[in-house]
Amino acid sequence: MSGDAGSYDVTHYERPSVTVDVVLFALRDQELQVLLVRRSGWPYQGYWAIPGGFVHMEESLDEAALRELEEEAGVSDVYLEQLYTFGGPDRDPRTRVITVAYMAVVSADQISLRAGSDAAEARWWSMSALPGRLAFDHAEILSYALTRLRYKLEYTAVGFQLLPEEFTLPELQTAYEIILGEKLDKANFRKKLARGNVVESTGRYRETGGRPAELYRYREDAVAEVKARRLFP
Amino acid sequence: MSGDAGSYDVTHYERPSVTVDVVLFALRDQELQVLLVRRSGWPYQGYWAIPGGFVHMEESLDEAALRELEEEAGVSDVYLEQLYTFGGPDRDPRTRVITVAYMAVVSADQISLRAGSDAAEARWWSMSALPGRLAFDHAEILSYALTRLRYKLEYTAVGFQLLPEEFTLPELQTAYEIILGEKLDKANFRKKLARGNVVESTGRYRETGGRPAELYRYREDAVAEVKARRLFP
DNA sequence: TAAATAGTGTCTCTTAGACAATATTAT
DNA sequence: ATAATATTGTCTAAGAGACACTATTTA
Repeated sequence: MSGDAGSYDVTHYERPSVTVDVVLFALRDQELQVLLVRRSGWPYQGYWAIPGGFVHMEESLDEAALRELEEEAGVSDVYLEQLYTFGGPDRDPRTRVITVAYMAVVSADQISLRAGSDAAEARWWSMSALPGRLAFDHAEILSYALTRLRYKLEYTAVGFQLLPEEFTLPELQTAYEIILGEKLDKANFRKKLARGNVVESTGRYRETGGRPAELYRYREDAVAEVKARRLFP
Repeated sequence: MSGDAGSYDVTHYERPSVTVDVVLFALRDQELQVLLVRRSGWPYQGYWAIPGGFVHMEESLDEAALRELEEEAGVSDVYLEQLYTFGGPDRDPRTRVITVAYMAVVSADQISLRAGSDAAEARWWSMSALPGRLAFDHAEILSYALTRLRYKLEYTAVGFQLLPEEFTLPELQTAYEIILGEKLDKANFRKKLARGNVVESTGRYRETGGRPAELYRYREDAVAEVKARRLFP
């Protein structure tokens, strides 16, 4: 017992397995997409699942999640956040498996398409056209992740992670609209950004067919605040 | 691998231990207090710790947390919420221990003072006068729990859990002030409550020395929304 | 000039916060 | 009446949302 009287020999108890599962989001083809892998063996053979794997004995949970991202999706340097731990006794028919769910967010240009050294089949799915049934309780995890992403979008800078380093404000707004699933008002969107003081102009412009759009980057110290509460006050 | 190709025999891997640790908050003596237990053995012998224990193989994480609460504090029927999972490889010198941290909130009248059938010494500590050093990474967990409690207070009905079933609005306001550590404006506090539509009058009054205060209870369907976002819109 | 896209101004309504006023009890 | 406490009203400033306007480019 971690916080208990402590007269136990911790090696005596039967132990569950612990995994991390990582919901990886990206904006692709003007959609919010998620990376899933196809299971080749029992249970849920042929079903699509959130990528994940065992936590090794010498690594932290965050390290395990980053390692899985690297192995299965070939991505590094991502925004990563622990979501929730799912541990129902029957969620995996093989044995007791407790999984720590993570959410990761990348921009499309960070994705290296070698889909992972594991031979497992992996592909991106649009959040609006997912497979009918996912393996294990992964539909629940995915739903939880989407809720969290939308929520975070409102008061942190996580949205910037979905775009390349430089972006125009219309691009950023479109990204927000895709994730939130609703249209936003240009003027109000910009007012909010200005108040939060999270982006700065690069001085360059992108040609668009009409009036060129100014290119922005997010401010360095705003990045540090990504995890802080109420970035937009 | 929970979501992986699945050709692994999950019994082959060395497994960490999994515990739940439960931060139990209550309002006592006009203070926010937390229940801690004193460790009797190595490691951190004599140090105070957040109550917790192993997750059994046949119970869910929530069930494990509720069982610990019952065993170590004699409380049941509490507000319980999973916080975060701490899993650094060296957080326990005995072996790899991953702990799922929970927060629980009770009203003082729910506490049965038989402090737990475990012989371990347990007592309440004021959050403003904690022991200098806690066992393991429990100071971090406690700090995380306090942050979450304050945050939740602003947009859910978790505050009601700290009071008996019937309460006056000045009592409720005082509870909020104690937890947030700041004075609130009477009128604005009541406006917020009214907008949220979370309390209803019982028609009875409590004598106070001045004008009697009306007794309220929280509305049943508001209880169901405790976990929903933005109870106060 | 027209079309397309980017960017700004402004009005209204809601809300948060500060503060003042009124109400009801006991002594 | 006075003290103590509860409860309500109001003013102001800030913010959210809706909508219209202006600006700069290409064809």
